Amino acid sequence: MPEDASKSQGQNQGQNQGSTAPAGVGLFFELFNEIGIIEQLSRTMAQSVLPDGLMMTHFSVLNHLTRVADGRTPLEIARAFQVPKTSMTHTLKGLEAHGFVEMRPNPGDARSKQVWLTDAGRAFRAKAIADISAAFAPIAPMLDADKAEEALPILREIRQVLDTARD
Amino acid sequence: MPEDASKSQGQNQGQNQGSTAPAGVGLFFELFNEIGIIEQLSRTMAQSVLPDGLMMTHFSVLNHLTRVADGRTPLEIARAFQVPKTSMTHTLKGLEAHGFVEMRPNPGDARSKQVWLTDAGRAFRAKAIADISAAFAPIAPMLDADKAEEALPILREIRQVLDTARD
DNA sequence: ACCATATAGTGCGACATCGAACAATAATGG
DNA sequence: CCATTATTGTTCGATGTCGCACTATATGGT
Repeated sequence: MPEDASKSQGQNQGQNQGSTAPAGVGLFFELFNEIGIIEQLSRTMAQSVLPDGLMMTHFSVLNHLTRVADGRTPLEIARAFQVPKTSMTHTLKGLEAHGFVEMRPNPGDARSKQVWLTDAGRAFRAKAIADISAAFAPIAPMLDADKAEEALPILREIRQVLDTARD
Repeated sequence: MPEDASKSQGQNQGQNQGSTAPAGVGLFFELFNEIGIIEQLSRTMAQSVLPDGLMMTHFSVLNHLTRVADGRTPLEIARAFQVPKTSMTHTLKGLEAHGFVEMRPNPGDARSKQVWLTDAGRAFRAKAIADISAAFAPIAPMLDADKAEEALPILREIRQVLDTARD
């Protein structure tokens, strides 16, 4: 859980005292704090416009299947989102219950399955994009697109490092 | 839930089609995706070295109380972390059960309380910082501190915009 | 003083998350 | 071929998150 660093951007002392911590740990503490708060706020904001019973996770999976490709396996999807496979099982069960995806056996591997979008799933995704965009519309003008563009590759790099370090 | 944008950094089409979405919505979709994954990975990594029954939230609150000041009210802490106050009630209950904080009545407002650190709480925080730092030590050299320093103020600004838009 | 409204914190219920253990199937190696 | 090990997906249980409703107290207007 992230804390509001703006309230405590003091001298930042005492974080490395008496340890062999590498330089920069405090910096990444702060960075992860900010990231955590933004994640929290953006997720809450987006979810508030999704219909009842639908999470951000559901939308994100539909979006992924649309943008990448149909027919992914549950494990592939779980890896794409960096969540445990049990969490993805749960999410997919919800999507299936809503009729937004269809689970088919995976030809070529009887252990596995494939996740296919339905027409209802595609329709829901389109509507969700519109709704979420509308929710962010009032604040989008306040956000500096150039800066966001600048931060994006940095974040990508950080993610990749964390990802590979996950073993 | 964030998806792995590295697997789908294509032409990003179809996000604004047929809507009045402002320019840049797609950009922020991507940004929030990356942020979500980083939050997920860093939280999981940090929690894995915390003792059983202790969450990242617990550590973060202790850290906040140490860095800002003792005697904050639960609501102040909830606001600092941008979480609902019910979540903070739960977290504080856990901290109190572990003997890491002490809840006292708030002189001057009988509705309110104050949260005070105990010696055990301070000791736990110190150990947690050492443990988390150690967990991140192997990957810290792979992270570019200059870039992180560059991204931090941008993220702060984004957070502030989201925060004020929350009403 | 009184009443309406706002605010602090909590109880509760619904539900998401995720680790552990498991069953089914695949892959590997002898 | 068989045995061992790895992998996919699920079930189950424990627990965190958070919206709703509620109580207690404060505050502001008349």
